[in-house]
Amino acid sequence: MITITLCCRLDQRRRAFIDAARALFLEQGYERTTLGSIVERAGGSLATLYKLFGNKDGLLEAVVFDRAAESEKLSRRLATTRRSPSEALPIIAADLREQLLDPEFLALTRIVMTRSIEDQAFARKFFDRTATGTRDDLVEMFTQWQKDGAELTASPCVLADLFLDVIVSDMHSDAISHSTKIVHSPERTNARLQIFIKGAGLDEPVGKQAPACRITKTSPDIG
Amino acid sequence: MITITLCCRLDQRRRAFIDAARALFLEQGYERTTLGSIVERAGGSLATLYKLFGNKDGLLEAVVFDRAAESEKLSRRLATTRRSPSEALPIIAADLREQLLDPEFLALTRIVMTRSIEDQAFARKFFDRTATGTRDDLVEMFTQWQKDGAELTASPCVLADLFLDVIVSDMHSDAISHSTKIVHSPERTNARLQIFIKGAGLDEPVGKQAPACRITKTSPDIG
DNA sequence: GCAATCGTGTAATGGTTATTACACCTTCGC
DNA sequence: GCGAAGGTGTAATAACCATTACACGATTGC
Repeated sequence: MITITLCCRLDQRRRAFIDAARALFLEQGYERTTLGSIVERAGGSLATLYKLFGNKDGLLEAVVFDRAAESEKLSRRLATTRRSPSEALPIIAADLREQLLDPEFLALTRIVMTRSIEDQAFARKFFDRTATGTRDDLVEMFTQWQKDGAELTASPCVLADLFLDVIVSDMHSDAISHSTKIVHSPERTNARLQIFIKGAGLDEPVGKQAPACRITKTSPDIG
Repeated sequence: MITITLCCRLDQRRRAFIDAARALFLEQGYERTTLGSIVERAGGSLATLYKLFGNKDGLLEAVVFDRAAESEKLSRRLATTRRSPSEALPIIAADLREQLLDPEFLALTRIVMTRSIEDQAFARKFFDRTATGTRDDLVEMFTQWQKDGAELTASPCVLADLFLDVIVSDMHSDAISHSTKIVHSPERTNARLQIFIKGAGLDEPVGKQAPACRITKTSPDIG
């Protein structure tokens, strides 16, 4: 936790409201959560909540983009070190899965999805700040490999999308059904990934020069 | 449309309620749709609605499983003719996409997903009646190819899941964000599919005997 | 310590909506 | 045509909840 010296009580209240709201939205969904219950959990008062966020929608926006800010950082990790595709992809896959399969992130996704019926702009903003950035970075990465001589079986764009689907699309079955059936084991992910690597033409060093990519992994838990 | 001679007015009312409710749920979502607006569109009265469905949840269940019944049929199309994997898979893919990317089906999925927060059993029932059946059929199909001599790069189970993701996971970005950004062009799907086929080891006739599968396509629009 | 600012607790407001009650109309067997 | 069962339309009930209003207590600069 990063602790910033807060200028006044109001900022602490703000944090408490956002944390409580996130927890309750996660448990009950947006529409079912009452502002009363949020105040009850966070402390403070309804008047303060309205002063800070304007209304319930404003609070949701604050909650969502508070979390999205964290996800933004993730896309910046795809940089710097040079590794071969078959080395790099599993590391990136593990990193992305850790982020994207996070229960809190899933719950927020679900809420944004629901609200998108009424407010498409809101949903687009959310996905621009999370998924789209990551995707762009991946496209760039595949493009680089291509320049380095890899003979890709499809465009970097198609490959980036498919790669994302291969590593996270089973998250959607969870997001959708709250199912606990499908096991997200590392072995299963890896099997899917190997199929992708082979299918993409990235399974062996090819062409004039060994394809490589600039990758850095800052998290200590992998590799 | 199948027209069955209805025994009394009540059954016509039932149909009208379900159709109106489906349309409104699709437009506005479940929680935002009022029973009043459903009666307004369908005709009839609130009293009849309650007699038929008990309450609002009962109506939703009727709407969802009325539609799910159609999807059930789809899984039965994977049968009978023998084709090679690289011939069969594109046909199956097109068939499944047509079903799964249907806007109505997407909207229902979105609603079920939202309600799964409160009622997991409901969501599970929905997915059992739709996705799970299809998946089982696919597993069986890959298993058959394996018996026929195909050297699969992963288990039939892993392949079935991945195949489904390859052909429909981009539907989720739509389902989630109501986005119109991603184009579901046949070319794009095909590119993804080719990667899958190559990665799965299904791109050339291998082994003792040409792998084949029993496939029938009843829809006239493809192939 | 004091007063002005800031935050709190409580309670009213107003609107929405699921659900129920009830008195009227329609249909259909006879 | 008649009457009973089946539908219909309207309006009442009751609860819930976002939002606002207001008077009281806490904090902080001085």
